[in-house]
Formats: sequence, C-alpha cells, structure tokens
Amino acid sequence: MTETSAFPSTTHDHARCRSEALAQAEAMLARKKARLTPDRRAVLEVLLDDHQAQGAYDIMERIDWRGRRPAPTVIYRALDFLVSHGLAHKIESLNAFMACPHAGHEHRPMIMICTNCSQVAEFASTTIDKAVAKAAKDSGFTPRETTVEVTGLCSHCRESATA
Amino acid sequence: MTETSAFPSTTHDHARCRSEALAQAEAMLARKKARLTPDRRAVLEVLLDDHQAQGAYDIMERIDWRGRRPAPTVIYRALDFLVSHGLAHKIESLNAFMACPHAGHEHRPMIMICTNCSQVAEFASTTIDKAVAKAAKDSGFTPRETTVEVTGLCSHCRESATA
DNA sequence: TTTGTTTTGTTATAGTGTAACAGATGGTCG
DNA sequence: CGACCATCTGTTACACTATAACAAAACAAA
Repeated sequence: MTETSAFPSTTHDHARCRSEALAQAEAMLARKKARLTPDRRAVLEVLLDDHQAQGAYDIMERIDWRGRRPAPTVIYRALDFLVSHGLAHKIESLNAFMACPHAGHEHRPMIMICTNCSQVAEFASTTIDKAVAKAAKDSGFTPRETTVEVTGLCSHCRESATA
Repeated sequence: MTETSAFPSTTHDHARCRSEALAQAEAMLARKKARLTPDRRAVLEVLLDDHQAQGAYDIMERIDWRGRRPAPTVIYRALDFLVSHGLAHKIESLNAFMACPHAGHEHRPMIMICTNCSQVAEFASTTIDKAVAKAAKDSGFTPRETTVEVTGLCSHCRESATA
C-alpha cells in the first residue's frame, strides 16, 4: 500500500492545497540552490490552480503578462525546469502538463486521467514499478524512464455516471 | 511468463517477418469484413518495413504516391484505422507509430523504446495489467485504456555500449 | 569588478494533428 | 438491375505542439 493522493474530493480546500505545494516547491528549490524565477513561478502557479492537465499554450494564456507577449519558448523552458525538478509531470498521452503534488520526491508515478471531468491524479506504486522492471528484464531490456498513464473515470464521475 | 516478442536479433529474417504480418493482417480484416484499402495497406507496409517508430509525416514521405500529393489527413485516417483494429500502436511519448506484430490480439502491451538504435518492441504482461488495475482501484479510479512505455537500451545496444 | 554561468528576449521555423465538406466508390437489398 | 446507404477519398484550410539559434541581460562567486 503506497498511499499517496488521488482525486480531490468536493470538500477539498484548494487554496490550502495550492499554497502548501508552492511553499514546498520553494523550500525544495532553495535546498537545491535552484532559482524559482518569476516566469517559472508563474507557470507553476497556473499549474497549481486546478487539478487538470494544461497545455503549454493554455498556460501561456492564463498568465498575466502585463503587456508582454512572450513566445512559447518561454513556457517550454519553464516547464522543462519544473519537470526536471519533479515539480510537474508531462502527460504524454495529452501533450499537456500537471503540477506534481509531492514536490521533490523522486518518482515516476502512474497518472490517471478522468475522461469525464478531465481531472488528473497520480499514484506511486512500487508494484507497478517492479512489474515493469521484470517485464523489461524478461525481454533483455534495460529500462531508463517509464511512462504509465491510464484514462478512465474518477470516483466522482463513476457515481454520477451520465445514465 | 507471458512470452511474446522482444527486439529482433541480427539474424532476424525481416522479409518473412514482414510478409507474415501482412498476411495475418489481411486474414484478420477479412474475418471482420473490414477493408484494407490501398492507402491503408501502403501505410501498414511502411510501418512493417522496420522495427522503428515512425511519425505520420515520415510515413507519408516513404510511400510512393505516383504523382499524388496527399494531405496529412490521409495518413492519419489510415493510422486510425490500423490502430483501431490492433494492427498498429501509437507511441505516445514519441508521437509516432509502430506496426503491431500480433495482428488482432486484443492487447495494450508495454512498449520498449531503445534510445540508442531507436528500435521498438512490445511485451504483453498480465502482471503489469494487474498492478495497474490494483493501483487504479486503490485510488477509486475505473480504468479504460492504459499506456505503458519504457525507454532504455535493448539487449544489443546494452552489449555494444558506447564506452 | 571581473568572469563565467544561467536566464531571458526574440525571430523564425519545424513538427503533429483536426475540421469540414464535397465527391467517389462499393456493398446490399428490393 | 438500380436505388440506396455507408464508407472511403480528395482537398482546403487551419490549430496546436515544440524547438533552433543567438544576442542580450541578470546573477553568483571569487
């Protein structure tokens, strides 16, 4: 039982969720002496605004640039930084990004994508990791990075199923 | 031990591999009364030409169109058809496609991507499927489609490692 | 305060994927 | 046979995703 977070409930206090994640991120980066510059911070904040996957261009539009009109590169650079420090994940099957709620833990979790409400959540499972490692070994393959993504219905949407 | 195929060896008889896969595909589609039209067949043949992932535009360029200059839509339509009939897989982390060597088996295998020789292979593992199902259940999530992709080194490239 | 590293700004371009709709083709059933 | 319906093709246009390349600015460390 590798208990981590799943989909946020209706009673979920998002303001708190968001500010805690941000504080953790700041602390973690300070420890690593990495800089959370204004652009990077802006991107992270947009990602933390909700529990949905967001495309780079969506993110770009949601940021208040105060007159600036930055190129996509700016966003991708910030996203690269966040992903490489474990503060965000890229969701390959959506070509989109999500904030990672567990700042700084080394992990490549399974990502769950609700096709109804389009919320995303992650779950770290050592069982999956082991199963993948074994399958790779049985094929003579030496794994480096693993991607596991699942689409389906979250518990909310499962219950209020559209008849 | 769910033995399927792994990376082709140096002694691999690709002409045979290719023609068998094509024959299987034809048989399977005939059974389903689905049509392997010229465009679809051309795309499948290009995918079967090697064991690498190929982007839609690469595929388009490799086909001899005899003067025609088809739009990308044509390729994507053919790819949709092939994927929906289990004759090809989309590799999400590469935005590319591979032929599936096991025509018609219902399966969503783990896909292995060698970052050295860029060959791809698949492996069906019920252990992974179960682990993913359990992780989803533990999160209250009802899974529909699963993507598992691993990058790393195939057995060949592992041995002849670039010092 | 010099020096080297990291970050930003900017332009341009490459790569991936869909929407929409008219027209052609093929299979089927009376 | 021929009318019909479903599927497949052709085509135009566009939307979305991502990177290359390089000069300028900001910063940290000594």
